[in-house]
Amino acid sequence: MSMQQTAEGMTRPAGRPRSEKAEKAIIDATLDLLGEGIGVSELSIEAIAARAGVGKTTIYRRWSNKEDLVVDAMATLKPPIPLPQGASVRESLVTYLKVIAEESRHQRTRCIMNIALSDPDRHPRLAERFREVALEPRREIVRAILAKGIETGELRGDLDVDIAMAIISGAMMWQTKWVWPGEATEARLPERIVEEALKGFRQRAAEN
Amino acid sequence: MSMQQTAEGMTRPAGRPRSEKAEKAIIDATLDLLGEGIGVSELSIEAIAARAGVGKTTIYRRWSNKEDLVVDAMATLKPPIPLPQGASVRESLVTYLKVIAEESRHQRTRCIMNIALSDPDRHPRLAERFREVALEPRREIVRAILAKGIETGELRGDLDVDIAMAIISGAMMWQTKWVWPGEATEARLPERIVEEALKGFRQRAAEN
DNA sequence: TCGATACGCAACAGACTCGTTTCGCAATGC
DNA sequence: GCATTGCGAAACGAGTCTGTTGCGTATCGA
Repeated sequence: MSMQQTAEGMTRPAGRPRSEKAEKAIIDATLDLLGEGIGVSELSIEAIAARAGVGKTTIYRRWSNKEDLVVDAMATLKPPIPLPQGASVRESLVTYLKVIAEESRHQRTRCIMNIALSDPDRHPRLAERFREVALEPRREIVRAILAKGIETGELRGDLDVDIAMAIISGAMMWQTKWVWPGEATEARLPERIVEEALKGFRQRAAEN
Repeated sequence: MSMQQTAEGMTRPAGRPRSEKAEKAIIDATLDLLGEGIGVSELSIEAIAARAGVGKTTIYRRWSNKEDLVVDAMATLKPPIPLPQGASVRESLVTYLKVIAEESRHQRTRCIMNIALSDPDRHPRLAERFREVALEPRREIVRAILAKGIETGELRGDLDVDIAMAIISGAMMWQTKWVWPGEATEARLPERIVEEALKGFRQRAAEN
């Protein structure tokens, strides 16, 4: 973070302290603009300042470049996805995918996508941040669901977990992003994906 | 296309004809720049003209706006994917995914991705063109492979084909785009994906 | 040869963005 | 009170991009 911490015992620097309100307004404006489909490259400091009702000076005083600002803005986005506690792998995965589907309808998530889709070669730090903040936490959830399923014997022991994760998340993303881009996501999509996927993941002996 | 056709019997307009060489250079420059990670919004006529060794006038004379140019440029990209004629569904799908993996390492394919990833809301015509030129042809190949598999009894008759397509293509894209963004795509990824997917698609009675 | 059109090149005005600086005012500690 | 720092606003020079125009040259049909 670029904010200067006034930790315990630190001598507060003289003069007027920086406005936390301005800080928040700047970050909110940044996320808003990204959420509206503005790419990182087209995102202008001027536009952020105008949207935040803030002077450009106030932004440059805190962040030396645009990327730093966006990195800090992303860090404020918390992934509030709890580990689904479904009774079965099927139930947990469906719950998870439904949360993802719900999320993708909200602005703040779209803005993460816009960041992620920006050329990783040109914004390597943003791409890395995207992995930390958005991608890996969600991957870990799927991994945990699958691991538990293997433990309980519900899933094959020789399951290729990485590929299984890619199938679950990839199928969801493919369908929502490419095949039905505009339309409201079909409600039963999560069930359909998990259904077809599990018929392969599930141990033969168990049932079906 | 914006080129004026000199069809049979059409009176060729007087004066010097437009240079096909310039036309090609412009489109090539456009695709090159897009392939280098330049987004559609940041793509400038100036840069295209400079790269193509052409005056801006020559571009403006043919296309009235940037989107028209990009649409025409995309139309020149042929998807040279033949229908894999593998002996089995597994073999055909693996072949298909290997072609996709190979393609994704080339510039011209990356540029299509960059167009596709540009905000569809802000470039609806480009998004639609992307579907026509790149997405749907590839989807049809997978659909054909799966349909044949169902016909021959290799796949379940009640297979949810749309979801199966999403699983195959989505898993591939997810893994290459998000999980291993920079690294050279793992060679056996297609086999691994098809392996896990088919264990669900394949009819129980058949074998395994 | 002549008119018409296209070519590459250069220049233009207008708009936008950048990152910096200056201004007058506000808030804090000493 | 006074120094120090932050604030919003405005302006700056430099740069880029746009879409248009003028120039001299090249290439076509008549």
